Amino acid sequence: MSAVSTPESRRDELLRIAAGLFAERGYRNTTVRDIADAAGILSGSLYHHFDSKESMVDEILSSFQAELFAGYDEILASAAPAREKIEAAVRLSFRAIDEHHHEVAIFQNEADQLGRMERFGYLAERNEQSRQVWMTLLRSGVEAGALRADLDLELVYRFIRDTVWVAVRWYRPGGELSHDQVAEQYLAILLDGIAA
Amino acid sequence: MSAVSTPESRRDELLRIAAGLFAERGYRNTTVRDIADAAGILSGSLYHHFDSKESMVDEILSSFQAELFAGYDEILASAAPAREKIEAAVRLSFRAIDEHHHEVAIFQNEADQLGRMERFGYLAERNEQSRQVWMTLLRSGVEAGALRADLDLELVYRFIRDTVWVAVRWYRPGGELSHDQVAEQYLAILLDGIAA
DNA sequence: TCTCGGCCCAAGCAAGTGCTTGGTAGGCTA
DNA sequence: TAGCCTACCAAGCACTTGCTTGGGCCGAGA
Repeated sequence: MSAVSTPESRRDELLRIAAGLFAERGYRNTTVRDIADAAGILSGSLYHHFDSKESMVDEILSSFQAELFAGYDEILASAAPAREKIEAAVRLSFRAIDEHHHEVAIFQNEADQLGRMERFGYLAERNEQSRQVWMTLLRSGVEAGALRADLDLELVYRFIRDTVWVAVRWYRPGGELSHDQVAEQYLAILLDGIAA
Repeated sequence: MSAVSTPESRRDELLRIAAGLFAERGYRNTTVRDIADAAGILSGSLYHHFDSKESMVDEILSSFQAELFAGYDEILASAAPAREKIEAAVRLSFRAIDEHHHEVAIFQNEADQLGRMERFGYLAERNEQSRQVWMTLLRSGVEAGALRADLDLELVYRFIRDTVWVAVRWYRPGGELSHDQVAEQYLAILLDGIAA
């Protein structure tokens, strides 16, 4: 995402290290000393770069969300038929899991807790925004005759959202399956079911 | 589950209170003082009933798992056709989310962290056991011609597991939808897909 | 009436937590 | 070469955490 010409600043490097730890052992379960150790400095030195541990997650999550929703907006604005848009949205999510594994994991595991703080109110807003995006896609799918009309779309949305994002728990970038292969299999199940 | 005649002991009551807090705000994020406050006693008094905070979750999770897997065993042992067994397993899971909401939530949110401790090694074992159950069900489904043969069953298992259990995040016992209604909708999607 | 076990309180300890403070070393620039 | 900037260290503060210790109250059985 960052241009090739801009080298990673020390600050960015620390954020990346923090994101890895937050994703692996949880936000609250990661101490500022852990982060400093992993970076090879003392914990106090972190406060030269950041206000607080809280502002680290904040930066990690908010910048990721911004990029993700830019992707959704592109899909919504495209001229593709409803079914293709839904497929694109699913593929986008699995690609995000591949390219921003730490960020997705942190969001999945900590959004509920963090969301209760005023500072992280945007997490709930993004959540609602995602719901709007998907409900729009699903409704146009039904109207276009591409989707069954006998389902509770709210539940369909929840099932899609859950299955897609929770895959971050087992999907490993660089593993056997590419994110595109996973997306194809999931779309096969989601669209046509597993029954013969 | 407990017989009607046996009144809830103080110990059981404390476990129930602890489970509610663990489920709501997470195991590590719940202090022994929180639990004691909710029970109307002082934190030290908890140690009259339990060895440690750790042994509280242990008891909560292990007893729930025992009951759940007894349910799976019944399904496996039944004489029903493959497709009906799969449907029964899905329904069993949603019923567990309804009847043991706290326990399922704790397992979903903390299994990864807790599983790293030797004491909670059984969580990983139960996880593998669940995989065996489902893979058995899915394979007999394919053999019986009830399920499509062109899917990666390992992925199908993961998708089912994820979607079913993660529903604990939004499903609320006593809410608009019953666990059976949710199970029916999910089975409709899973088996026949959302495409028209 | 006495005692004894179930249940709880009052007080506190040791380890760990996020964060602050005053300071240093080295490089860049005017 | 003086002044400033980036990046860090060393030490520690105020608070929270799980858990311990020693004792007190009270109802049931002897």
